[in-house]
Amino acid sequence: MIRTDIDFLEYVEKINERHPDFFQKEKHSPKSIILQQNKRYHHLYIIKKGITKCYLSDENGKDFIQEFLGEGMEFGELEVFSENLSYCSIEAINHVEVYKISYTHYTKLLDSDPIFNKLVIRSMAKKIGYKAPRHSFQQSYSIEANLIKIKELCPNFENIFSKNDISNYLGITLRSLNRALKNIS
Amino acid sequence: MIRTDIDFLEYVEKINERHPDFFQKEKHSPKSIILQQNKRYHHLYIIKKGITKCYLSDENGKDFIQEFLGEGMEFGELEVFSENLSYCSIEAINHVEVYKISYTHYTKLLDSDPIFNKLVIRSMAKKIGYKAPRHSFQQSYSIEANLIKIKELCPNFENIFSKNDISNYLGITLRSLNRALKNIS
DNA sequence: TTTAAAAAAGGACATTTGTCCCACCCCCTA
DNA sequence: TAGGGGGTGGGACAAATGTCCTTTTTTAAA
Repeated sequence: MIRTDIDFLEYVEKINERHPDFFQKEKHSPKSIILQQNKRYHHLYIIKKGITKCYLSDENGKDFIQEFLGEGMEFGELEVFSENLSYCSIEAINHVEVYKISYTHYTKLLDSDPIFNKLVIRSMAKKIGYKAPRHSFQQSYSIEANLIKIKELCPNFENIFSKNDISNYLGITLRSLNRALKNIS
Repeated sequence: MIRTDIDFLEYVEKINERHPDFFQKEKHSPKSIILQQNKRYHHLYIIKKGITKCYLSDENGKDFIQEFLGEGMEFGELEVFSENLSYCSIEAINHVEVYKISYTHYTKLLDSDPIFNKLVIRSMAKKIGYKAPRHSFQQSYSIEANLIKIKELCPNFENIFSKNDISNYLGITLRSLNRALKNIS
């Protein structure tokens, strides 16, 4: 449930040693918003440390959490190719360190570094392949079954995430989450 | 709601003229299964013509339709990078023509043809960027609102898709779909 | 230390959605 | 021509989930 991509992170750090001008390190404190939905950016991020939530807000103020991103996950990269505004918001859950890179440098790397290129494609393939089974499971099975699965993937999830985040992740109300938690305990 | 990628298709056809050995043309009749979940393949497809449904089946036999794929959409490409079994099944809805290409040729193109590489990345970015808002909307809004949206995107959807496909696309039962259809008419 | 705000927990009721039926129609085939 | 299967449509009831509200605890700020 917390996505990571260590291979990618390691390669980014390797590049960072050769080209210290490509990446800037940044630190973000818990609850700070690193990237905001519907804004235009000229850079993207790779997570070095910490956990973030990636979510969409609709006009009613409801949040839909897509995924939790951990080490080695990139975000803000989709907009490099589509020239759209940011699809979603990214918020730090705990203390987060990121590598920031401009679109220019990023595309330069994509074009000139075959290993980087392959790692980016692989990371995108993983993002696509991960979502479908999750949403399928979420729609087909009970809330209880989903919670049990989360517990397997992340035994102490209740200490890491707020109840609100978990209900937004599952696309249910807080009330329903509480009921389900009682049923499985 | 029916995804397409014309730029990609056009470029594939351009390559096909130069390298007629890379792609094989295939025809599939309605309801035939082109790619089956949990099987291992050594090739992937790009749709030249027609509409397919991309769906996951769970152990209870319930289908979850991820998206409907039209011209220029590729499928089976994720497994090139992850070495996994097929994530989902692809079934022809009407008469479908596809380009089939082996993993070997595909990776060769990715490595040697920068335009092809860029188009593949772009197509993946679109797949990622498309799913999140859809699932977000689906979870936050009523079935009626979802149907109205589908109607906007595809006015004669009732003639193209079976009721069953639409309910599986929305992750609801046929019964609920019928109720909602009555409410919005 | 005090106070306000956020998070957590759950009762009571309303609404939505699912489950289980049955019925009808159309097409195909034995 | 009879019968089966798939698609469609909907009634009746059950179950799941949401809405609204209140209370308590925790956290953060003044």
